[in-house]
Amino acid sequence: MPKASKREQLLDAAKELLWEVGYEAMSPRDIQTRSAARPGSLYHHFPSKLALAGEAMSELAEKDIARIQGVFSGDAPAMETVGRYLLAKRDATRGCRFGRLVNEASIEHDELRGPVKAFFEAIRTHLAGTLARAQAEGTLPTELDAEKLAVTLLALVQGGAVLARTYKDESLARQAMEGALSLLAEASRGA
Amino acid sequence: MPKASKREQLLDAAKELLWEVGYEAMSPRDIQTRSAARPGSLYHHFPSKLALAGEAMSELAEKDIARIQGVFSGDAPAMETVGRYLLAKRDATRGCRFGRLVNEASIEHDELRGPVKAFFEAIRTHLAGTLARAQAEGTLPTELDAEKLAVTLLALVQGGAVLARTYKDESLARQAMEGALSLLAEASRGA
DNA sequence: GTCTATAGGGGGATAGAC
DNA sequence: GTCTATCCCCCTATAGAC
Repeated sequence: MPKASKREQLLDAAKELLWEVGYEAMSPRDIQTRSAARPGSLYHHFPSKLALAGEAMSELAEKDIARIQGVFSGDAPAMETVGRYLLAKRDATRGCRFGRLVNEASIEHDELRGPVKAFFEAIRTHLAGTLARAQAEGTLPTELDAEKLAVTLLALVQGGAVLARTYKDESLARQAMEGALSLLAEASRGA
Repeated sequence: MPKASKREQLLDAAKELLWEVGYEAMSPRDIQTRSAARPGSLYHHFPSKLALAGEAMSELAEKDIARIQGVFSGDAPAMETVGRYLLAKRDATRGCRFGRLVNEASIEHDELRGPVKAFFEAIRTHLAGTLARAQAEGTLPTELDAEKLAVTLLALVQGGAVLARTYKDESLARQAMEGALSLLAEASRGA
């Protein structure tokens, strides 16, 4: 494995800081300190802080989308997979590393919005497909709209992160998920 | 009605800016410009930007909590009230004015966290009470945990705001709510 | 109670040597 | 490709006149 270039070190530092403090609060100086790089290096490799952050977010999204692919693959019953996704371990008291950025002013820039949307889209698609499969398996009433329900569950996970961060308490997110799962279980009795 | 004092003008400006850009991105200069006040006035009436924002948030929460009280009062069937709350008109593409602050570093300070928690608590309590009433009315299965379900719906509204802001599209929030309502309707058939 | 003036520090970025 | 040195602007806050 080749020695990490300054470029990679800068990207790694940006990824860490984006998760820890977000975009606006991450200054080029912070990035430089953490990557042991100097202003010249940052602006040699990237035209701006935004460009660096955009590339960092893009790589983070790509990696997380691949990870989530794993959660939704396999041949477990569809509703079991949905449950596994909703109850997956998350560092929820820190929020969602993608959802966190949504309220920053700079989400206006596609460099940041793009990766966030890509992340959400991947989850929504997986959920919609899995819920449709549940309907085929007879564990979810076919009167329900799988696409809409996928948006509901995606929103739920994001909202759970908001509550967990607000209360500094993971259990708020867990309660939100469990409430939804009990509702899904109840509805499935009519399938 | 007495002429607005600089103090009130400063609070009003802070309220507007907290909604438009959030806390960190709202500079004392912005507040001063919008309220036609000068640095001296701001720091005469408030010890810091944080104290001003805290008081502004506190007043905003108080007002919104009173408004929401209205949504949950009246003698409509409980599940109808829940639907009314979930589908209430929101400026969702801008996010939730309370949930928005949760990801800022300064949420660490109780001046900001307090009002946000108070807002969430008020909604959670109203939802839990209304869902319990639905169970008494026979429109929600008693096996479900009304308290947990209240957290679920609170999270859902927050998540809907995150999605709507991400996609600059209110319909994402609406889909999330409709999905949840269809699930509640389905579950209620077993009540 | 409101004003003018200003301070100290950090923000994002650039120039140019090596 | 990485470094040192530096720029200009805005951030939050303070001092003290009116």
